[in-house]
Amino acid sequence: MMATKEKALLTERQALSSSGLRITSQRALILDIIGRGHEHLDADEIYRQARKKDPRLSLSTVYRNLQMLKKAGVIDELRFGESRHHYEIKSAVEHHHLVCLGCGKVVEFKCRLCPEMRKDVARKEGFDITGVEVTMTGYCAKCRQGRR
Amino acid sequence: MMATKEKALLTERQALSSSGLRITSQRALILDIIGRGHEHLDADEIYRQARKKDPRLSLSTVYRNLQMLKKAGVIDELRFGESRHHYEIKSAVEHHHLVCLGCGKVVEFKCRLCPEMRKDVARKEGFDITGVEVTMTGYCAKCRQGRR
DNA sequence: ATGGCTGCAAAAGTTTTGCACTTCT
DNA sequence: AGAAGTGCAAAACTTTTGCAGCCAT
Repeated sequence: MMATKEKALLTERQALSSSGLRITSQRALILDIIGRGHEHLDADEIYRQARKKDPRLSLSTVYRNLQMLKKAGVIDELRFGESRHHYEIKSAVEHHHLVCLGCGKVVEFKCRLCPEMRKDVARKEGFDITGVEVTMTGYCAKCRQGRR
Repeated sequence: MMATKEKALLTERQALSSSGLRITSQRALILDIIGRGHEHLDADEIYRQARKKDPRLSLSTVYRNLQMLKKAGVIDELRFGESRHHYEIKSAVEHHHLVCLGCGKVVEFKCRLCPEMRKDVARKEGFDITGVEVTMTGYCAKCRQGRR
């Protein structure tokens, strides 16, 4: 059986090849870094990690690729109330984000009630809804203790 | 009976006086502009509108006041997936935002299911949740027609 | 009077762009 | 070959900050 990470990587690469974008070493590297784990990195973090493997990589290339990969539907751009954007591989499963205000950890969660909520709003407001984004903030179990 | 707008204005001013912040003409002006309608203006729009009444007002004063009013709990800062922040008077009633991708219109809606959703996530993830933000995007009735 | 607030100018942080050169297909 | 992508440097855009003087309390 194939390991999850390999499978995920394969999917990313497939998405990349079928996106019409050329596969350059820089682009593959950037995508691999975004795909590793669920770290929700920002552009500069991706840049710094990528430079370890390719020291000649430029920050503009990172930004340009983030834009293109986003437009191609390979990655999603997230905002957690900071000034910077964060990125993740586009997931087949809709999920949302919970940010710990203590340690900055970001947890993904699935939202059982969202489909109904979406229908509710569409009907009430007469909108054709294309996206639902839920961001919760709070304190994780660990950080909660310190605040007592 | 008092008109809604006047009532709202009164509430804003009350919030301002009880916030410990001084009431300067600039601050009052900025707050009035944010409070007018439900326009969800960004800093620069607030600045431009305010300058019509007070041409000497500086952009830094706008930014500084937005920070202070936010910290004082008088206004809320919103992000609609753009680079700029938008602002609204803090409302007693929790509500969320629906942004039209066609015309940019922002509609506020109340979320019947959010309290339950919040409890769900808190229990499942072990978080103490302090904030829930839902942003939906789509096309309003008017803009939907043009896309057919 | 005095500490908070303002305007101005300069800086900081993030993201975008122009251009010449390189690489993928 | 030709289009797409890259690196570098410069610019753009939003937001923050230092400082000297001003004003609300």
